Amino acid sequence: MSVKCINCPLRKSDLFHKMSSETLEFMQRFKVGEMEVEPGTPLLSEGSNAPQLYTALSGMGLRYKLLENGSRQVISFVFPGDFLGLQAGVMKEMTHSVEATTAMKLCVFDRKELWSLFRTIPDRGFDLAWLAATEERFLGEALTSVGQKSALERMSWALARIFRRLKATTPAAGDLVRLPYRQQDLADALGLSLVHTNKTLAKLRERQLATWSDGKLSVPNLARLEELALIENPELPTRPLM
Amino acid sequence: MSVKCINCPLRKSDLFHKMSSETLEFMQRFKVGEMEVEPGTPLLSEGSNAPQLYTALSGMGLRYKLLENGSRQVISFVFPGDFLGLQAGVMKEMTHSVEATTAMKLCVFDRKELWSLFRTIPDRGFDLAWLAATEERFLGEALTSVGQKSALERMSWALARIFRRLKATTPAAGDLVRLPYRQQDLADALGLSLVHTNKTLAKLRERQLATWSDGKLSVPNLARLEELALIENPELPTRPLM
DNA sequence: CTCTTCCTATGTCCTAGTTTAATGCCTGCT
DNA sequence: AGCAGGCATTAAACTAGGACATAGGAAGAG
Repeated sequence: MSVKCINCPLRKSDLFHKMSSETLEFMQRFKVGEMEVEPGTPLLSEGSNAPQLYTALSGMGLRYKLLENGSRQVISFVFPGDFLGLQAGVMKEMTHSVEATTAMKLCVFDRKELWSLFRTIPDRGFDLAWLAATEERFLGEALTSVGQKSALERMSWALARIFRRLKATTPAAGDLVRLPYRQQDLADALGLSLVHTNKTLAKLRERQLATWSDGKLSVPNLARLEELALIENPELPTRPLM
Repeated sequence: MSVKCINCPLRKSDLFHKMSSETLEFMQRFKVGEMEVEPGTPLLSEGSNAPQLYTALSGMGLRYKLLENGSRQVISFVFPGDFLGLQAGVMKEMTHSVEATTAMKLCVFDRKELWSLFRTIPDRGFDLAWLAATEERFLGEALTSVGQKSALERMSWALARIFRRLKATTPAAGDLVRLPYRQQDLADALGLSLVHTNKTLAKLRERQLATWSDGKLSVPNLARLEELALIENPELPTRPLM
């Protein structure tokens, strides 16, 4: 049975600051359905122009870009609540690919119909702007981390960001969260080699700042980790009421 | 005398794909005025929440983030036609700073009033989405360059991108464009040291792919430069008519 | 149970890129 | 003219991080 947008726990979370019921009812109308995918399923691919947009309901994935030389840049990690495929709806094509790393449940919207939402409820242009600003903020931070920080600082940054984000959408868990990524994924996200990623994780472990093992991340002292990561503004951005 | 939006050559350029006169007339109403600034003037700063938004009419600048350890990441270069300060309008505060590197002429809009534009002309949510997607595309590409490419590839990438962008808004110039940046700015954009930036520029010069000197960039063979830069999609995104 | 495959772990060596520092070249100031 | 400050350039010494090699554990296949 399909979840109604108005009841969707994701959109009620602090992160999205309780979207107006007006918007939620409207989204409901254009919801095409739900979709479950296996781990490893490609959801969107660079250069494509899929007619559908998704929001992640559960499970995780990653966004990445491939280069001709074979290397891969992981752009960001995908968590429940994330919106996928907006690019394809606006530009001719996606500029990165998205892939599930666990089984995922997705909410599917028809792109063309969704545009009419933004036409019909003008205020919703604000939701779009917020989404954009959030994305820009994150990418700017990632760029700064990869461009200016040491391996240890970068790794701390990534783990701290992932940890906070997961705790915001996954209610349970103490200082331990489940993380369906390989060290290679982390390496590709941070611009490090797999080997060096491993060594850096070892360093964090022996300093007791973060432990990554068996698809589980444990952060006993988030504040210290964020300090090491040179994170100036640790709180996640939440959508204001405008 | 203040330029009317409807006559603004920037918004008529291919890059922005001739915005509708409807939008332009509307923007005109909320234009507060124009502003000229000296080289070196800070326009927006990280953490601030200025009540005004700008579009660059002429001149250039750069967006950057500072870290506690003193290093600086240049996020992007600002050229005529760019929109500045959207973040502050949506989130509580700017996550990067913007500074003029030449004398600049700016068009000033009141943030609150501009929002009402998006409320009143619903379709304009699309402009916003396009702006966002363009930004996301660029930042993703920058991240991929800094994360995965060699110094020579990164430098080629930056110069090729800058060159194309400038030729799109600056009508004149053959294979030569004016570039008011220091090598340190390039270094901070690409995550390289100043010295290595200089060496890399020398390499490009001796290969006759690009010459940077005295605030002028010359690219005799853009296609070869873009090939070296591993750029898969050289054309700049232009706003579709939706 | 063994073979295989995928991932994590660690050590050694080496290169791309950093740091520091010295030199020279403009441009503006007095 | 003479000096000062900002920027480009080059060289030399150093180091963070990469490449390669190798090994170990977990999980599935037969």
